[in-house]
Amino acid sequence: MQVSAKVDYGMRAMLFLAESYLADSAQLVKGDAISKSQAIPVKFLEAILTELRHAGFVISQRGAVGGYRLSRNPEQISVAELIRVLDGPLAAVRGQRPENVHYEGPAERLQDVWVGIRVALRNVLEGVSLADILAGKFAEPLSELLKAPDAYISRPGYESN
Amino acid sequence: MQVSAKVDYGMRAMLFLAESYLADSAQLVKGDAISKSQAIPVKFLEAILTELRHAGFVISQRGAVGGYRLSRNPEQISVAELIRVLDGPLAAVRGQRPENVHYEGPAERLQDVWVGIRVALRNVLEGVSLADILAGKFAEPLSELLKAPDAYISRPGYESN
DNA sequence: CACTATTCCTAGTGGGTAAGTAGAGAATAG
DNA sequence: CTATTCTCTACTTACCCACTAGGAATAGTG
Repeated sequence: MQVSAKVDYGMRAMLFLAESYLADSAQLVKGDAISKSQAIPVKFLEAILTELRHAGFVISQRGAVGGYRLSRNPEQISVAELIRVLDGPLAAVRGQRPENVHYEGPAERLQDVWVGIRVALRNVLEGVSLADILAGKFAEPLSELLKAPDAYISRPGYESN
Repeated sequence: MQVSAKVDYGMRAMLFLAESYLADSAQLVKGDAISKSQAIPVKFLEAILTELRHAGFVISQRGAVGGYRLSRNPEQISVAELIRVLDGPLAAVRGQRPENVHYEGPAERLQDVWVGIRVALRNVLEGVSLADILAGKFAEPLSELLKAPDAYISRPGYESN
């Protein structure tokens, strides 16, 4: 249940592009500007943006006045889509999709737990767009979750060893 | 968002022990029996069970009539606890807890997304016990999630390349 | 047409870690 | 005292994440 550096960087880069998009949707932003502003290693960022371009979320232009920009409105790009592009499926068990794992005996229904995790993640991440994050205003699934009194507090007790 | 082999094996081993516990709570189960029945590499399983013992979920005994058993009722052991022991925090961003990450500029509220993921996972996984999985009967958060019509179906479209 | 600035592509590298193995040592029962 | 089983330490193997290097392609500028 780790968010990788790739996804973290990718999200931040896309948010940077989204902000620029809202000001001027045709504006091209240089990789170097994203890299410096968000403290992301330049060449790694390039690789990430290229992946996002292949997936159709970003448009790029080379040359002296080149740069990157979003291909569509920030409202129409969800966190779930970006994670899937950069990291693959939202939930997987030993590399397999939850619906493909099969257990014997007492573990038979364990599959339901993994499927449930996937649905839970979908519900949250498919409902949040880049525009939502920029505005800091979230809709139903996520907004309710953040009201949990201990949302921003770690569970105690397992710093063992 | 990967469930590791360690967690997968650990869950299945615990379910096997849970089933035996319901029949006779004092019964010791041999590692070899778990390994064969659930197709888990023996020595790897031993390491996992030792970790679970250190965390207090399992009791073991050596010798000719030795083996492993649960330390308490399967109803009182949640999936969340086991994942935390075997894999660490339910959600982390580049190795950090969600409440500790800090972003600048347009990414400022990205933290809320990661925090939301954690709450979502907690809601599901803290509410499911080994006994629930054995019975195949789940309570509120998970039971509702599994009713989603596409719960057992993958999202299409990102087998790219 | 140079010249410069930028992205694009291929190909790495280093380090960490997950997954699994080996074997001797220690406890327990009969 | 022997057979069985868990315990512990160490090791291996392989993969993959995070990141890097260098040049090729592209586009504007004088």
